[in-house]
Amino acid sequence: MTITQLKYVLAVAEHQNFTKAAAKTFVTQPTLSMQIQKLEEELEIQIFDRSKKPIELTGVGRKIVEQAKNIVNESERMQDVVDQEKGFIGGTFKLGIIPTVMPTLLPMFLKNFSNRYPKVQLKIEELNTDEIITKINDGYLDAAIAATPLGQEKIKERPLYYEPFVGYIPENHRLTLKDKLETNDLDIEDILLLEDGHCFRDGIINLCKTSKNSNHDKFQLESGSFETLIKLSDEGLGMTLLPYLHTLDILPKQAKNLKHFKEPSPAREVSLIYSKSELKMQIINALHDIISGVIRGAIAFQDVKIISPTKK
Amino acid sequence: MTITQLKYVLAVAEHQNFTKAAAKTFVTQPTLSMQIQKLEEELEIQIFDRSKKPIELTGVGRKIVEQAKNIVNESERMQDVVDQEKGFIGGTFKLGIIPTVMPTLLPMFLKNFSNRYPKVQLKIEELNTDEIITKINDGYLDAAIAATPLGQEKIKERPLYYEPFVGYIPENHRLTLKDKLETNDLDIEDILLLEDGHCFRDGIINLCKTSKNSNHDKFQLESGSFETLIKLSDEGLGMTLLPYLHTLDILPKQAKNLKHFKEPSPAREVSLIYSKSELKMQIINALHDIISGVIRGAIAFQDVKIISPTKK
DNA sequence: GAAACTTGATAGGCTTTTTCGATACAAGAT
DNA sequence: ATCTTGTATCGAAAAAGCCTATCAAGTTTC
Repeated sequence: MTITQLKYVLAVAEHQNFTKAAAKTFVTQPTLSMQIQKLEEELEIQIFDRSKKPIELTGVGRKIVEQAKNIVNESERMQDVVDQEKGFIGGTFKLGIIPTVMPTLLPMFLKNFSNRYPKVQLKIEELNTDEIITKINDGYLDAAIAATPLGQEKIKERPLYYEPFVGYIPENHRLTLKDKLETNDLDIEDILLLEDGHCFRDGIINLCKTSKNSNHDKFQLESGSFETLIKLSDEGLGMTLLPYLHTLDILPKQAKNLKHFKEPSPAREVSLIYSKSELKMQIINALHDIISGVIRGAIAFQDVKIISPTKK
Repeated sequence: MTITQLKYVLAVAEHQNFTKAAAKTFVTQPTLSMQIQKLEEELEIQIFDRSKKPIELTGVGRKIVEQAKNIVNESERMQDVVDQEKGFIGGTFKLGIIPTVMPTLLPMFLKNFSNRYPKVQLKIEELNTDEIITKINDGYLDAAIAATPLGQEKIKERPLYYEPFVGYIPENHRLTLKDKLETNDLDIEDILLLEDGHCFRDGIINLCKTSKNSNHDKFQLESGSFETLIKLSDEGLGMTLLPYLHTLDILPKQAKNLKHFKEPSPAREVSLIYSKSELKMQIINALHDIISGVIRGAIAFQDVKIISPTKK
């Protein structure tokens, strides 16, 4: 049994297709076929069920793939050990970011990070929370930025900052005359939220639930971007809630509709999350440092509403 | 990087000698030299410091060896996965047993186990507790039987039975006339114990400490076997304590000097212990089942003084 | 202090393994 | 029936792994 063979198995298991897996692993398909057959012979057990149309894992196959992931993970960590020793920070790194954080946070740290760690090739993908959890667990992502806590067994969370919510109250709304919002003012029937799967919505729902204990079934409208949400709100369809950083580049004529919460303001925790296997920790640490740094900078420059956990 | 190379590294690290490591891994010394050089080239780092007289690991070398152990362990677990699937219980298995348990417990289960699991080649070694801990941690032993709790971070303990202590009170001893012993009767100055390193002694010391809070510095005598201990005791050098199972095959003329404790009798916990990496769990489970079984049998047949944890 | 011994590195050659390209084969889809 | 899609097989070439023999450097022995 070789590490190479295990990587081949993982590739085939992932793509459910020898030919595609071969392309991904930069070998020819016959090579894959033979090596996997050899492994199956050595273990004296079938890993794949080739009779199924898209090729499938057998029962043991699934367990073998799990174990193969462990072995390959551990073997990749060998390079980490060496890199750490040399103080070398580099290689490719896949980072997932949830949609409601991506446009505000990414511009703040990306250039900074690339300059500081030019040998790291960051590959960033916008993914929602569910996708992120899945892809961290099967090793596709090295880390991600998401709203926490997630309560995931295999995932570690390192808070980056606490971002307060700001109300967007259209004209002629029942709350228009209030100076500051309070959690108790919120009525789930009256708030426009983002579509399902966006963790931002989950955050709000919890907020409303704890304040008024209403049920989820009666949301009036859902949408995919805050711009749309604001426009719908302007149309008189209800108020909405925006994460603080999103309110910084809003149109002036809309900015007047923003209404902050009384302290303590409801907020979401945004964290850097990664698998407990702790691969590529040097890069994860580097990311955390850079992002914490720019967030602290942004806080000083803009406002004190965002709380950096490292500032406590 | 291959698993084979990592095994070579581990062998050299263990023996601090290429030639010996080569013999252990069943290859020639040049093969080892070359493969390790190849790995060092690939990682671009020195693993061994060949200038030192007995060859030594470099700083990173130690970390690399640690990681190599992880990888090799995980890779060996692949066979476990397959074996488990097939219901196959076999292979070689190294079991350590502490000296004060070996002669009484081993005969009780060994034949039984070999018959039930003929494909397992048990290699049993008598080792004291310290040696066992070390050798479980570096993977030399697959499991061991020892007095617990050990409080070891990386070791799991699964209790097999609770063995009460029985006093051996020679003639004309101050306790000769007592019918049953009590913990408070024990005086550390007056008890013959086994030599240092035997966990049995640790057990007793704790016993005495809790009962009378005496210090350790004044033991009068120490020795290596219970037979010797009994003879010394007969010579009037003090009482001694024996684990219950050892009292079953004592000479008749000495058996009259045995004195049991009042319930609850002080006892030692004897456990099957193994690394948290949980390699070869099928065999460990099999061992636990067999030993628990014979212990339950022995209890029913002989006495109720031994408590089986699985009986609770 | 020279010869013998230890012990790891190196060289050359043989064997096995891995890989590739070409091709055969099987099963659905058209 | 033919085409398409996808895996297995074959033979040759390349690569890797291992062995024997030998070298080199440091130690020990007498």
